[in-house]
Amino acid sequence: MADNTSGGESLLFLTDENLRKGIEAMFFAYRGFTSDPDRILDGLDYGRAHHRAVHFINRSPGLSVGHLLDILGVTKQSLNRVLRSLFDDGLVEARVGKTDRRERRLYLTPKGAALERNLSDAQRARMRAAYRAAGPAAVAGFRTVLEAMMDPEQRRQYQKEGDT
Amino acid sequence: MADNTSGGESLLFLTDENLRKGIEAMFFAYRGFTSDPDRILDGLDYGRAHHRAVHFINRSPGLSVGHLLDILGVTKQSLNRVLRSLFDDGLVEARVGKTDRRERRLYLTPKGAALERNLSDAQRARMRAAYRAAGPAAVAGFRTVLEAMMDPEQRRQYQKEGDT
DNA sequence: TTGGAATGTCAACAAGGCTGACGTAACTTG
DNA sequence: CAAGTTACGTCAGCCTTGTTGACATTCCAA
Repeated sequence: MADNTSGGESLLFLTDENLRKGIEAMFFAYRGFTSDPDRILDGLDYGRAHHRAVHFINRSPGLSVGHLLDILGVTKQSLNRVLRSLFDDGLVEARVGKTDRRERRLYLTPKGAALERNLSDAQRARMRAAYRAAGPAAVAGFRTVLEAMMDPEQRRQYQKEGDT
Repeated sequence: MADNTSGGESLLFLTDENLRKGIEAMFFAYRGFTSDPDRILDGLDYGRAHHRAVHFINRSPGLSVGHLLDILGVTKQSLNRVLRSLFDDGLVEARVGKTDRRERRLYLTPKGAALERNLSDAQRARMRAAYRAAGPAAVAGFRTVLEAMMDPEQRRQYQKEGDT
């Protein structure tokens, strides 16, 4: 997008020291990013893995198990353990696919949607506070850098849903 | 820092939809962020926890175990398991503190420094590519938002070392 | 001299990754 | 229609990295 090499712009923002700061910023910020939902999950019998599953099922109701596997990048055995507990507790529901009856389409139940809202409210609150403090220009840069940091495959997953 | 509420600026960047995109961007980007070192570590007998320890020992040679515990936010038992293997393999060395002889000051050995460089080179390469693609303005925004996302305690740790 | 701080260590456990192997239903193709 | 492939589930076992609890040692400081 931005072409920093034009016009003799300084490349001082690419020093190793600056990159190290960026690396540590990712580390510390990610901790903050996950801490609020983690705290909520702690009380219940769920973990971060459940949060992720519920998040993406909420984002794309009716997505298949295979697609969710692609998004999460884990093995089916690992995901299955999580999904099973979500089924058992009535948070997620699987319906047989219409066109391909081998597929299980995943949906949140009202109870699952309530948990999802609970978790994402907490996470959004922190994100909103950070966005508000940083301002719209910083937020745009934030998104740009994060996108550039993704693997191409992950970026595709990310961009699949409507970009604002 | 930035005051987005002045001058009747639009708050459209604070919609739930935008916040959701930011949340997913963090998720996908963090995966990319850790993937290169993880691949290297995979061959060896170490994991991400070892990487973190080595990173912060390199950043602040001579830091104490207690301080490292604060930074990493894990239990001493968990850290100790990691440190022990690093000692055993001759990557990290502990010297008794000069003023307070209870403290163990941690240092990388040449071998440990070599691993650190190997890992951080990989991580920096990705970071550098992302920075370069995004440009300096985006990078500034990136850092601003991440900082605002940290817990105050984490932000203090982050800012302790010289900011560029 | 005594309490508390810094550290190490043993044991046990949990979450959430992984691999490998196997089974079944359903779609697809020759 | 038969054979192969795909989508999914499941059993078993392993690893890393986190947790708690308990206890020992060493040393600083009041």
